[in-house]
Amino acid sequence: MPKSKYDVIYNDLKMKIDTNIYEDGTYLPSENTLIKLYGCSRNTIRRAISHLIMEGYVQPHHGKGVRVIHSSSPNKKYDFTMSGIQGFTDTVTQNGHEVLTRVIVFTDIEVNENLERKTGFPVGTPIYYVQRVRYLDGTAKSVDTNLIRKDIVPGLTKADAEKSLFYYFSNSAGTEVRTIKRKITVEHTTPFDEKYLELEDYNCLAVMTSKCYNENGIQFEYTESRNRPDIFVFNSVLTNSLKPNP
Amino acid sequence: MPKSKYDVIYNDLKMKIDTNIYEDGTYLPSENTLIKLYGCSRNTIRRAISHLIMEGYVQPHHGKGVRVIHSSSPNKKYDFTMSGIQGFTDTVTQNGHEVLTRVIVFTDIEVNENLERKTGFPVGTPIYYVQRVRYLDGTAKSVDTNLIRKDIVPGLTKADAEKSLFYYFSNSAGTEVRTIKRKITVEHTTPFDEKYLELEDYNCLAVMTSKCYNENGIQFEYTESRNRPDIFVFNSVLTNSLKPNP
DNA sequence: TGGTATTTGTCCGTATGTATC
DNA sequence: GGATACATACGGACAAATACC
Repeated sequence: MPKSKYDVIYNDLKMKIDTNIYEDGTYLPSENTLIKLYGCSRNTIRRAISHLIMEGYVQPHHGKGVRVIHSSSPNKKYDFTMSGIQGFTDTVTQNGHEVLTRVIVFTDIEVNENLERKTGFPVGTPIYYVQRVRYLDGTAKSVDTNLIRKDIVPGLTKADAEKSLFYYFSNSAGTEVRTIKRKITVEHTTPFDEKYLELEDYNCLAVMTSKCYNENGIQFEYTESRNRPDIFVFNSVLTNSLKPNP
Repeated sequence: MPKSKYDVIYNDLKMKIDTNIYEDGTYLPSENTLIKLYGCSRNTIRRAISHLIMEGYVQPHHGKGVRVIHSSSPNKKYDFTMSGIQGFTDTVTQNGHEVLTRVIVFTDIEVNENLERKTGFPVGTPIYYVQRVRYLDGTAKSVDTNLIRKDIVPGLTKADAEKSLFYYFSNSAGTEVRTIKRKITVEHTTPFDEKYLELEDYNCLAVMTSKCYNENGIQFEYTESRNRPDIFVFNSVLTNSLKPNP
């Protein structure tokens, strides 16, 4: 039950995105247009929009507009969304843990139909195909498969992959990680997993898939991280205390 | 590297919370005090604070102040935090799925030392101890254990537990769910799990624990939800596009 | 019980900076 | 350079919840 003005506007914009009145990939009307449309101040508009930003519905582009990036593809059953803030890999080292990465595969290929379904990249897109084993404080924590759009993040080397890919994205390349969408599931182990991880008697593991979007709203990376169950932890804080501003 | 004024203030406040200069459970200095302290406008202060709100560091109380609720207890290794927005149980029905809940245990007990470690409730606190099997579209999805502080949410009945606990919290009782902290791990199955869930050949499952805080910053609920691996999905969106306000 | 001060919540207006076209 | 659009920051006004006398 929206009461406040910015909440009404927020819900209206959200509805219009969900119903494709504002289509995925297009820009919202400019703030000035929305001011006239809703008859309110600029602050109120920005507050409503910032709420959408936090939820990953839209993405602001300085000097251009606010782009809809809500790929409303509820193809999976039992699929519910939430929002978040912090990064991941960076956080690990920040918390005083040692990360070591071993690259086991580093090639470049083109996206086929199978990969298109998983990644969301169009067929034929040139990508780096990277597989890595990540050690946390000495023990193999996960086997990760990274698929990175070569046309957007060019010049990636095996040496870069041995460090942090995020570091490469933000420092070396011309891209910037703006939005990440993650999904966590539990899956059966495969012989591939067992080869690199000490899974003991676990017959399944935690799978976290990530999609990274850059400042242009373009998804340029897809990651599947298969984690040792006994090490894997994922935290999340939810709040309805306040909408954006306050 | 903080550039903008509100980001500097945000980082300073966060640091002071992390280093216990502003202690857990206390209130931050009022907005007017912070305005003088940082020499800026009220909007800028509020913007910095709203960022902390989103991350679950603090909680605003209309007419009172902004309370620190960041229980900085990094006792667990490999424990990294993120932030979020939407609820859970409500979302399921919103997405057109059928939820059925069967209560298998409904008693009230007092918190012992073992439960204190898990829940965070002090020893001796009277609680409802509820165990439920939750069916999603006909199949047993999870076995949940809910521990609810009786002194804060009194009058809970078995009939309420058969519906949504969230519904009861927000409608019947005098409490309101403001902040939820969730954690996702993967654990071995127990005979208890196998009794109620059709786990096929999975020997582990997805465990999601939740802690609910009310509008006073008091944690009044603890939940352990043990989920069928093949059904469980958890989504999260992260963004550094923008801090709170706009 | 009532009045007043304090504190947060909502909303508005304006100015300036910066990025894009 | 100029126009457009978002980003940051300031200021003021009033409402609502709370605390205290």
